[in-house]
Order: sequence, then structure tokens, then C-alpha cells
Amino acid sequence: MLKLYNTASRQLEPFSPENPEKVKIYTCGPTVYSSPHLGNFAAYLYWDLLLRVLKAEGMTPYRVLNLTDVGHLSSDADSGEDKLEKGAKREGKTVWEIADFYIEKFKSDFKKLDLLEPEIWARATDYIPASKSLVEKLIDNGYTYETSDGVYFDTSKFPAYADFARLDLEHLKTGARVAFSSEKRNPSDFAVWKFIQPGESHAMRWDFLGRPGYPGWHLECSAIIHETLAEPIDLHAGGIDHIPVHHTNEIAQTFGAYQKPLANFWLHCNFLKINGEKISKSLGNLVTLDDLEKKGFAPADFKLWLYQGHYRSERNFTWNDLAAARSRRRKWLNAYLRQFQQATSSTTASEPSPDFRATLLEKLDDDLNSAAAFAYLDSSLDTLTLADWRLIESLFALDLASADRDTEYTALNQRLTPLLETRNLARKTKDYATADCLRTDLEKQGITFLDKNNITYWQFL
RNA sequence: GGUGCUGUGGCGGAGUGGUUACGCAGCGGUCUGCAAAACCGCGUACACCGGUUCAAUUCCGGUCGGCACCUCCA
Repeated sequence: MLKLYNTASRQLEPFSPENPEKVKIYTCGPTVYSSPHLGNFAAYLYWDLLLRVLKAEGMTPYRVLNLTDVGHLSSDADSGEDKLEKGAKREGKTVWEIADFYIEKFKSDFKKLDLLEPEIWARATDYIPASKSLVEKLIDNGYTYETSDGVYFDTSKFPAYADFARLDLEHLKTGARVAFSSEKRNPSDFAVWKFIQPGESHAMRWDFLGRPGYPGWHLECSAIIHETLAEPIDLHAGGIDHIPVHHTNEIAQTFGAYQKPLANFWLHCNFLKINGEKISKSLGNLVTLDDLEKKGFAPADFKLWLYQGHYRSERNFTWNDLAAARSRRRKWLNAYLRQFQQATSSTTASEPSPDFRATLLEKLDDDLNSAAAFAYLDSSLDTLTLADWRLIESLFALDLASADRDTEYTALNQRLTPLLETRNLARKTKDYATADCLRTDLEKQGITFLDKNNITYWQFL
């Protein structure tokens, strides 16, 4: 039985969706104004593992992933620039071009990492009517008040506001927020709709309440969920940073509008650091998927590195550790290739070994403990069948035993088998010059021979 | 100030009240014509101080350290 750590209760709980045939999942997506970095992808990789474990457990996830293409202020100060506007200025494009460009970038990286596509990609700007209707509901239900710069949610009207994040509202630092809007009744109040002031340039604007404006940042998630999944959903996932503000506000506004809880289960992943520092633009330490590939790492190397740890633990990314993960992955790949080469002549089971499957899933069922699953995998390396490897691939998608790869390996096998036989014949006749020459040539292509128990395999260096 | 996380062998990283994962790197060995990132073996780690206990890295208290969020960053 799958158990997950529910942020709402701060406890490990059995995950039992209302309808296993359609497990309603919402995962917070990116703001599309620049290239995503490894830290961003960590979240999607963790949730991908979650989806795959759900599937292995016989459930059918139905997942919505939002794309925040509405600009929002990059800081709370009045001088703060809208992120998309900033990106547009930087690249000499319109905000819409910026959004389109980075959505495509995100989706192509998503594909490179072999992540399961969400059932719905939800662009915030496609849900403006839903957003407006949510604000109207909030106004009708008396949860809001208007200031000169927007419509605000009055958090004092939602007594449970502090519960989810266990906030101490009395002691919350206010600072910038108060300066930003002295008209706010409570420091924790937040805008559900923002007005565009005369003279303010904001390319994305919609008429609402008799004037131009745009939705508050937290609004889209509640609106999209209401429109696409209907609350309460089975599971809502996001980064740990979203607990105190974003998810807290989502819960408040959804309850205010629809008088229903937003989600039954909340999952939060911890952050990635790089060389011991937080990932941030100002520190200039962003690493993208492209950087990884430039240094000769496969996207799957990063996945393996990430899954060696736990989603709730803070991880520190270093190139050294990534190289270690790559070594481990190559070892697995070669173990698979040995099975693959041996299996061409022998029959293989079509189903994974029940024991292996059960034990592997048992580890993952324990709050997605992929590190423990990997340790078990390593200790079983020699006994894994092709079907076992397909199970591993279906759970972790490490680009080891996919159908595409198998086609490649079959072709390689056809090309290499004659060379391998020639070499072994040369060895038999003690023509070591020929034998070594063949091996050296192949090693230039990153392939070598492994002689094990009188069988010779080819494998990657 | 508030909230939360965290301190495990050279590095990474699970986990557990007593048999002490796993990976990378290292060392030794085996196999081999020679090799090999193939196999075997080795390292006896859990910040510090108290407490509970027959027994604590694991529970409790404290100390010290690290980190994150509260700044529209996953």
C-alpha cells in the first residue's frame, strides 16, 4: 500500500484516491519567462516518479500542470518589474512571444527527461474567464475588499488561514508587503485581482470590474483546478516554498469561493542547492539541461542522481556527484546489456519476477523511497531479467531498457557479434595481435569486450 | 522575529532500539594470453553533552553547527 507524507497532517498516510481510475492530481508548474534550471526540474522529476508508482499500483493518474504565462511582479516593491515584461524587454519580444517560446522550451526539456505528459497543460491565460468567475464568487461571498490597486482577499474572514502552514500570523514579518500596499487590512491579505494603473504599461490586460487588470498570482491554480478537476482533488503537489504563501492562499480562496477543501493530499518536495548554495539568478549559478548535455551528461544521469536521494530532503548538486551517478547508471546499463545479449538465444519471462517487483514497490510505497529501491536494485543486479528491467524502466525512465534503446542495441548486437566472434577465434589461435587490435578499435567507439565465465559480451565503456 | 528542515564513513545517501543499506572513489584479490568501470573482499560512520534502557546512531532534553521559506524561486 502506497504511503505518502501529507503536508496537511504532517504525517505519513496511506494514499487512497476517491477514484483510482482517475486520480485527480495538480502539480504547480513554471512561470514561463526564462529557461528552466535543474532545480525547477527536480520537482517535475519527483512527481513523475509519483505518477509512475501510482500506475504500477494499478491507478490511473489524471494530472493537470499549469503554465504561468501571466506576468507577475518580480518583487513586492513598487519598482518591481513584471517577470514576463522584463523577459520581453530583455529579448526584444512581446510578452506573448516570450511565453510561447519558453513554453516550448519547457515542453522540449520535459520530453528530453522522458517525463509523462500531463493530461492537461493549463496555460493561465486560457483560464481568465474561470479566474474572473472565481473572483466574482469571492466578492459575492464577502471575502474580499477593494483597494486602489486591486481586489484583496481578507484573510481574517477565513479562520483556518494559518492552519495549513502553521503560520504565526502575529509574528510574520511584514516589511515590504505593508509598504507595498498600506491599504491592506492584514499583512497576510493577498491580491486576487490587480488593477492596472493609468500610465502603467502591462501588455497582458483584461477588462474586469470596469477597468483593466490581471489576475493575482495565486488565483490561477484555484481557477484551473475548479475548471479542470473539481475540488477536492486527490493530490496537490509543489515545492516546499509554496507552503506558507501560495498553497495557503490557494486553499483560502478556493474555500472562499466554493466552500470546499481544495485537496485531500499535499506533497511538497525540498529544494536543490548547487555547490552548497541556493540556486538563484543573482548568484549566477543556474544550471540548465543544456549545460548538462554540453558537459557530456545524459538527462537520465541527472534523474538517477536525483532519485538517489529523497524528495523531501534538501539535495546539493555537484558535478562530481553527477559523475558518480553516471558511473552507476553505466554499470546498470551494462548489466542490462549482458541480459540483453544473453536473452537473444534463451527464452525470457514476459512478467517481472514477483519477488523483485514486490520488494521494489515496497520501497517506493514507503513515501517514494527511491534511494532504498536503488540499493535493492543494485544488490539484485546479477539476477534481473529483461522483464525486471522493463519494470525498472517503467518506474524510473532512466533510458536503459526502452523500446527505442532495444532497437539500437539489436542493431549494435548485429554489428558487433561477428567482430566478437572473430576476436575470440583469434584468441583461441593465440593471435593476440589481431584480438587486441579489434578491441582497441572498438574502444575508440566507446565499446569494449567483457569476458565473463567463458562468455564474451560487448558493453559500453 | 516566525515556521520548518537538517548534522551518518573520502564523497553522496537510505535506514534502524541490539544483526550496522547502497552507490561513487580508494585499497587488496579473483578471473584473464594481457586487460577491463566483470566478480569477490576490505573501510567498522552516525555533531557534542546529558537522560531513559539490559542495549541508542536510532527515543527524550539540552548545546553547538548548517540550511530553507516568510522577498510572486520548484
